[in-house]
Amino acid sequence: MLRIATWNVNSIRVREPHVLDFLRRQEPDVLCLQETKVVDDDFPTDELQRLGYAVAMAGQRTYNGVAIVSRLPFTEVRVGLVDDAPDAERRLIAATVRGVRVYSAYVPNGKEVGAPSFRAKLAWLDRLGATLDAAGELPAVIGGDFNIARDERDVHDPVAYRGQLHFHPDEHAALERLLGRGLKDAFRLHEPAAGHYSWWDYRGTSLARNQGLRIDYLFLSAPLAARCRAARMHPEERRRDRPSDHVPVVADLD
DNA sequence: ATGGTCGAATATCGA
Repeated sequence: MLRIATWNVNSIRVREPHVLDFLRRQEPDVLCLQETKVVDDDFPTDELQRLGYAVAMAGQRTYNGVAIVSRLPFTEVRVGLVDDAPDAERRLIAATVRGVRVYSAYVPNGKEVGAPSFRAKLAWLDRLGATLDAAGELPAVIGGDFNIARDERDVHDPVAYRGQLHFHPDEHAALERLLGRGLKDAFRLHEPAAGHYSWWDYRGTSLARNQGLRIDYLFLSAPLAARCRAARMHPEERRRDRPSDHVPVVADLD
């Protein structure tokens, strides 16, 4: 059994107790984190280590920052996209765990449809694809905040959302280009129903009205998809004190 | 069309 999870924690310093509780309760072997928002020297590792987890991290001041937390040994840690500049935003880290290439990805938000950062978001997904291609044939898991809701089931109001940021045809095309490599959406292997979200805006009544988006995913390459026995999200995390605006996604592999 | 709330950093910006 390999239990893998992903979670955009929106500051690991604020969310450290939530992450520790989650690890104690769910005991994932591997947890991909996004938006850690700390430089590596400030990453709080002590309590994680006490629970038996080590951390591979690619931190950054104020924004971004990704990490892989693992209680299994890992090797070949690599930071960034294959063509990233040395000072690129810290949005991707990879490590090999038990023969599986694990990626923690924080896809750019895109800010506004048509803006330069929107085009950079689309390009980032294509560059992630090139990064996967360059890594070779290992079974792969890409966990992360993709900032895209895949289909009508993944937004509370698809008519209103169509063409908006997070639900735009160009974003859908870019995501499907990435997944065309045979990657499967772990959650959708087990749950076909609409209305399961991974993110709710902090503002207004979105949580109370369950007006969220499913934008966080675990994508599995074909050999791992065949081993996926369960997948779920943990919406209860969104109702805790001082929650992240995202909740964890978990998959169990044989 | 705007604002609503967080986090980092301490005025605003990003989400």
